[in-house]
Amino acid sequence: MAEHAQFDELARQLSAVGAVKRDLVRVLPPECPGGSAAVLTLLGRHGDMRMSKLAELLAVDLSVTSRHVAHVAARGWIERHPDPADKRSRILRLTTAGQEQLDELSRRTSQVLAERLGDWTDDEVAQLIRLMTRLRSSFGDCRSPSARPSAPVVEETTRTPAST
Amino acid sequence: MAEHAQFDELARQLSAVGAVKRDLVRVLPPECPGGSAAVLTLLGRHGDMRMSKLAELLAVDLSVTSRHVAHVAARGWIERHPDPADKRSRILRLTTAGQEQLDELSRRTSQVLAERLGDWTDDEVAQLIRLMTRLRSSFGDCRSPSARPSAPVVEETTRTPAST
DNA sequence: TATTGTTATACTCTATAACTATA
DNA sequence: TATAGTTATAGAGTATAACAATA
Repeated sequence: MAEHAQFDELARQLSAVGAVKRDLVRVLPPECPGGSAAVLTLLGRHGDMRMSKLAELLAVDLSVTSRHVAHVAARGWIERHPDPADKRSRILRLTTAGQEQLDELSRRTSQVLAERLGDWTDDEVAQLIRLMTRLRSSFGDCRSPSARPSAPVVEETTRTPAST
Repeated sequence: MAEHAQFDELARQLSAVGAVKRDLVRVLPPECPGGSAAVLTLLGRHGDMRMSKLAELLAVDLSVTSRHVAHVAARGWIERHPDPADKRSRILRLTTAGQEQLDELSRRTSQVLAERLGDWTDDEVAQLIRLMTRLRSSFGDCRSPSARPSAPVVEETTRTPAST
């Protein structure tokens, strides 16, 4: 049962890594909280996309995505164009100002990481990135619609809206 | 400048790993949100300790720690004993019920991780744990009181309380 | 009828500041 | 005066549910 202790430890690390993320978020420009930064980053990396696609990449609910997108759109960092193929959809596109904001984000977070990880080798950073990517993939795969078995493992739904 | 892209990617992974953490928190027992689970885990692992020590291990403010501790204490999972050496302090101790709750937490999170990480080797999990531990250490070291230089790197203090 | 997206509501986590009590 | 801890308040992130528009 050595694996059990390993999983306990991994759970602990996952719980604690939030502090690192907070340190990174703290250096973001004003008016640009973490949620906005994530939207800009993903749009810059993957190009124009619909809300639903962005929500999937963010791994949060569409309603959450909608709020983050409204925030960055209100500041002129992205534009929401109608989708000619589906009038319900909106195509998101980074503006020039958004690209500049994204560059600034990148500068700041990279600087912080460069300072903190000064004694890390390129290979170590690459390895951490690889393992975190795989971790997300191992979890994300279970969230696809096809991956829902007929009977859940535990039968508690926990969906009751706080019956206090 | 290959490192720059690497840091960008690491920042992205850090931002996105929250989804994994949320998946893990979702399976926790009722009445035991993530903050409570972290308190129980650290008390179980490191033994009795003071509030300030726990806050340091949690890497959150003492005020946040106080709230989490109040939550678990109200449910009988820990006890707060007066410190004979310093009447301002409180010594936290896991109760029997708290230990049982902790065992249940461990069971549930380990089960989820075992399912999701079924195709991971022990070595891969160990490596991820090692790198995450080092990441936290690389960031945490800068937070010690001695690590504050006379002049900060950038002169923006960002401490102004939102001058909107 | 199902899907895309928005909005209202509620909950968790966090930090800052003011406060009490000890040191 | 400084430190340990509590509480009040505010801000960010998220999920669920109800809704509008379109497929």
